[in-house]
Amino acid sequence: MHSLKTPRQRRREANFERILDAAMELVVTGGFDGLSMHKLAKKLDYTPGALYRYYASKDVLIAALTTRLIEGFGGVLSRTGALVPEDAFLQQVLVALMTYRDLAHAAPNRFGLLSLLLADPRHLVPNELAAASPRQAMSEVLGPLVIALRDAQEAGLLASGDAPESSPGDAAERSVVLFSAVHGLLQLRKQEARVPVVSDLERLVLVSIRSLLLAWGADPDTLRRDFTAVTALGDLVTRVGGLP
Amino acid sequence: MHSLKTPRQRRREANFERILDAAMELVVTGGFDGLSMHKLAKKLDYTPGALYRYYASKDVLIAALTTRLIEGFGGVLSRTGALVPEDAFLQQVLVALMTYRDLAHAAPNRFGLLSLLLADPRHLVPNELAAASPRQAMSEVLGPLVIALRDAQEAGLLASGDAPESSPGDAAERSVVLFSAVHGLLQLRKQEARVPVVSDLERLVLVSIRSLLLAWGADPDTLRRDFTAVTALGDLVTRVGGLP
Amino acid sequence: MHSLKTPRQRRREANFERILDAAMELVVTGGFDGLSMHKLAKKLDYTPGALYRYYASKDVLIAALTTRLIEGFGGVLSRTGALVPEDAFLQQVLVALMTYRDLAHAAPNRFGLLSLLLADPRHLVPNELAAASPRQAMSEVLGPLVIALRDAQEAGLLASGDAPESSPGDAAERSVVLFSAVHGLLQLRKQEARVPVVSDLERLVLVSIRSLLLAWGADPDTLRRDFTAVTALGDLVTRVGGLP
Amino acid sequence: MHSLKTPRQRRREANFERILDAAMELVVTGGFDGLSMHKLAKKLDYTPGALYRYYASKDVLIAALTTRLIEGFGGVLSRTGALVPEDAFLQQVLVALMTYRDLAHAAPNRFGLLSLLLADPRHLVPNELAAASPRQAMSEVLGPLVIALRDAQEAGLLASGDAPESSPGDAAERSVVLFSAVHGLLQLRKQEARVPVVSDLERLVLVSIRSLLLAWGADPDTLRRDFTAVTALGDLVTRVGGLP
DNA sequence: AATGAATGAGCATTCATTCAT
DNA sequence: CATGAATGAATGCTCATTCAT
Repeated sequence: MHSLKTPRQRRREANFERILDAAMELVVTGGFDGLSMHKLAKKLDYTPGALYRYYASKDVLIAALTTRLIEGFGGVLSRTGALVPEDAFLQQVLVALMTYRDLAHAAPNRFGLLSLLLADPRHLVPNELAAASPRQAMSEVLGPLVIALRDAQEAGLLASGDAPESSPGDAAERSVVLFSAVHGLLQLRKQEARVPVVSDLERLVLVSIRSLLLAWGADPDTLRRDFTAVTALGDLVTRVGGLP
Repeated sequence: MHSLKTPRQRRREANFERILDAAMELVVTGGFDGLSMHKLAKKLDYTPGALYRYYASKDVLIAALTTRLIEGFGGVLSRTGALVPEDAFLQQVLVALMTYRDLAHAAPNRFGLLSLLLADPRHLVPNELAAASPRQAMSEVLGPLVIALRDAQEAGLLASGDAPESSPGDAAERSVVLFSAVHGLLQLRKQEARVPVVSDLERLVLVSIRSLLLAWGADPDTLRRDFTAVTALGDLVTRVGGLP
Repeated sequence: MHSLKTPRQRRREANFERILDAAMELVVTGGFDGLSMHKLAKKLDYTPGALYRYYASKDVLIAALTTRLIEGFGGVLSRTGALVPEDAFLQQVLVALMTYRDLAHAAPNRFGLLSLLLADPRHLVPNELAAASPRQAMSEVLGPLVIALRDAQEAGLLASGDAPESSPGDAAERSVVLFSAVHGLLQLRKQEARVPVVSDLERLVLVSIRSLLLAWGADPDTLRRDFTAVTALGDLVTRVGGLP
Repeated sequence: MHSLKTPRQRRREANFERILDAAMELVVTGGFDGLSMHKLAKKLDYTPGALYRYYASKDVLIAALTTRLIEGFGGVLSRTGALVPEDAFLQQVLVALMTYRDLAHAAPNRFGLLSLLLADPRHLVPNELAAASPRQAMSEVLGPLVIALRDAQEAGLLASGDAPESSPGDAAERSVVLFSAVHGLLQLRKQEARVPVVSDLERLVLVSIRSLLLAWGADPDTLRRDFTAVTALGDLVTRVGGLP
């Protein structure tokens, strides 16, 4: 019985990645319209036709691109989660949210892609794949936050949201509220230079998170301590080695 | 002395609008890349060249498109503001935020365009106009909310944010936090059908707003009463006659 | 019996000229491709259609343009001819040739047009008018030179060219030789900056003329004196008031 | 070890030429505005896009066109130079000039292109290439003439031009004068049918050359003999196998 | 596994021209 | 006399994709 992957297969898989790398670069530098099969081929010293051995169409390639993007973000989230004690539940919540912030900083274009993916997947993946990607994105990206919130609630660090019409019934909903608040703010980053009112986005993210957690019953002193602990870690994405 | 506008001029102006309408439809259905002068012309039973009698370039057309969009939203905001007493400051805050929600409902595509405009204006208006539009958008759309927040603070209905690192220093910043929270949530609307976790976006918007205002020192009872008053008005956009 | 031209007619004729003026300006600034009916109309605060009341087509307009151009040159030639005594035949020859040189200097674009007209009238006047214009051009522009040469020959200032295969049989041919030599040189003017060998075009024109006239039997001393007399006049075109 | 050029490469190169041929034809028949990528494609039974695999832009194509043209002329000049003894310097001068004449005869359109290239390179090569092409043209086309003139001067067959203000200081300037005289005349060829005065252009070219060389001190008898020798060769371009 | 040639449709834009008003 | 609306064809160029080799 020989190796599971022949050298040929390994080479092939490496090419899949190489192509994705180059495609990502194109998107990052030239915006989304900057990604064309011709330019991609030229960048790879390929012929346009050759790409079609790997990805049956541009749509398929883009789908792979977004999948990889989301998995990259998911990977970072799971690694930053390990930076604070597993049982420091509020810190886990904060770490997840700060990771979003730092990702938006470290890889604005890829973060923008995530926005686009969430906001209007049609642009990216026109056909039936459109459904799968964002769902995967949401669960991959929100998953750690949901778990941390649930743990925090069960440990009594947050109120349980017993008044159904005025508070999120469960951790999943709270995770959406938190993520949306952060994400909504981070989307304004590009305006920062232009719109003076958006003076200090980083701080507003902190304000937003703190306000929501306080409103949900977090103890002010504990929260302050946890914030200090997490912000002391600095840029979380850098700390775990950055994005692949 | 005859009418100020000749029939010709009226027809011409109507055409300006007709073109904008069709362009909006194209953007809405086909994403932003779906807007091409050729397709637009065909949709209008025109020749491509004919469009250039109305808009000197695609850029100019897109600028007109976004201007119109923003002005439409601004107009609705000022009309919904008149639905509650001028001196009911917290209600004014709530009305502005609910108007965003209802606009996202009533005109999801145009709301999506606003997202895009805020997120990445390059796509829309490549040249020097790019700077003007989003700034205008922000001030037109956030203006009423900023005023209401300031009034509420000065009336003592909200804390003044004295702890600088934990709360927004002024109404402008708070308006950004609130708007972003709502906007971040509303952007997920399209996922609603697909992503089960986003079960009840409308409610999450309310939760988000309530949580933030409570965290900023709003009196729970007053707030509840004001919420009741505003939600009793139903769909605000419909109530003021909808979008033009 | 009333005036031969009604005010209407006068206005109309003035417009013919206004249009030609503007067209000439366009050609002069933007090269030949810079002349379009739309741009011309805009320059004149007209609508494109309005131009067609005056010139039935772009071709007709261009024909009028070249006619006017040639007449302008012809006018200048007849005025510069008056700067030296009518019976100083060699000076008359020199004046005609220097006038070409100065026209190329004063109105390089219009001179270039003349080149184009002589070289390839198809560009300018596609249809049956093509034949008429260059013929007119030649006789209008060469006429004075032919006459001066004939007078000089008859006065014995130049040899009569008795050896038919080695010298021009008549003044007409010699005029073509002289004009072509000057014109061929002046066409290189635009290269002057780029092609170092074409260092001093003005001087080469003088060399060319002097050499030919000497070869045709002009007395060196007389010729030198006449050259001095004519060059002492300075820029001939300016001297007679420039081009209209 | 197989052939240096695969069949594919050969086919590709042939296509490069085919395209240039067709382009030349278009320019020749329709003037310079007659050359459009669409028309060119149609003529070649291609799609417009296909052309861009060979020439990256219209400018590049035109540059190739002019380069080829100039090189063709240069090649002919070097071959006709070999028709007379290397040390018969005046004959070398005459051969170069007669070659111009015969080229204008054999390939009037390509010669016209050269005119255009010298007169106004903007039309042909808009960008930075504009500088290179005409310079190359001048040196490639004038080079042999300059050399022959210098040799003739050094051998005492022509005066050295000691009177600076009345004669060309060096061979380079004399070559420009001679070439311009011939070129200016040949440009009138198209008028020959229409303008009766231009009766016998071929003869005028000879007259022009002879007059200038005589004025520059050539011995009449030697010159006559050399003329006879060169004209006895007949059409020089045909003799060396014509243009490629 | 990859190349190289080509397609066909599309892009934004400009043009000369027509014609009802 | 002139406008203003529109046509229809053309411009240079890019694209995703196919397919024989």
